[in-house]
Amino acid sequence: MRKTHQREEILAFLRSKRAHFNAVEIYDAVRSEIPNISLGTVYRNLGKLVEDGEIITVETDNRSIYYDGYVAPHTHFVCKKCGMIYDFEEEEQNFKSIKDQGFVIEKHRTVLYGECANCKNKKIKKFESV
Amino acid sequence: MRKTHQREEILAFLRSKRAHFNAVEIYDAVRSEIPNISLGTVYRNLGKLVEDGEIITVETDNRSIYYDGYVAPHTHFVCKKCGMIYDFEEEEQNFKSIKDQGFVIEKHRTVLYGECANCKNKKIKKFESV
DNA sequence: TATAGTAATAGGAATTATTACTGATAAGGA
DNA sequence: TCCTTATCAGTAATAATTCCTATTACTATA
Repeated sequence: MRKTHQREEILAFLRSKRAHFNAVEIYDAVRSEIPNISLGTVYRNLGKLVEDGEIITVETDNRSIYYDGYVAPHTHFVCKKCGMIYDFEEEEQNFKSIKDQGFVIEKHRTVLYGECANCKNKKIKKFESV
Repeated sequence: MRKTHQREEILAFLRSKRAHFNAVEIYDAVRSEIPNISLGTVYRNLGKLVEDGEIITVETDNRSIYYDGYVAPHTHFVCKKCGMIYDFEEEEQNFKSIKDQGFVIEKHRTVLYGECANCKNKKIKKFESV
């Protein structure tokens, strides 16, 4: 894989932000550095960077794919009380029975919904103080 | 929400199969019952059924949204080779360390990507036969 | 340095999934 | 049965992504 100016800029942009962007947002951002870059080039390079494991995709239900420069596998937990999103590291024992059945898991997208430890503790304290 | 023939058929179809379909596949299936149903109607009703919690969506990285009439919490596995989507039951040990930290998981959205057991076995057989 | 071969590029057209619009239809209550 | 209005079929529009082609940049070799 050749090192090209275009791909370098795309990767640099994604690594500089801890957030998720779709192809058009990345296109707009990179255009400030490379004004004549084309959207096709952005798509092609995003594809290659994903293939290469330099970035990851996040699929949502709003029709466009988001790209993330933070590649360490992680799980999101969304608290329904306070709305905070937590990141969690990989756990070795997850999906054990699926792996045991011969399925090879290369990546995963996991979002957990529930009540976070903070909110749960607050609730307990409230009861204690009554 | 009015009870319409179109929406009934869509829901009946999704509940009758333990598999995942995109809007066009559902359209084709329901047309055998209602030949002049339109694709727009299928999309509109799928959206309402999701809103209502009667069905769930499965977002994958292959550009179309899949719908599932099986709403009990479960994990999806998308095979990158054959494209098939598998269902897996809950595993008790999943996300153990998150639970141990006091987080209460009420529901989750999990999609695993990789190679399914079938495709993996096919590959092995091919090598053996040479 | 010149050159050939390879691989990447820009730009735009094509494709595909989904949504929006409009006049007609039918569900459900009075 | 009649009325109201959500829903429908059919079609057009939109948006995300991929494909195509002529052109350009890089790399290795002479």
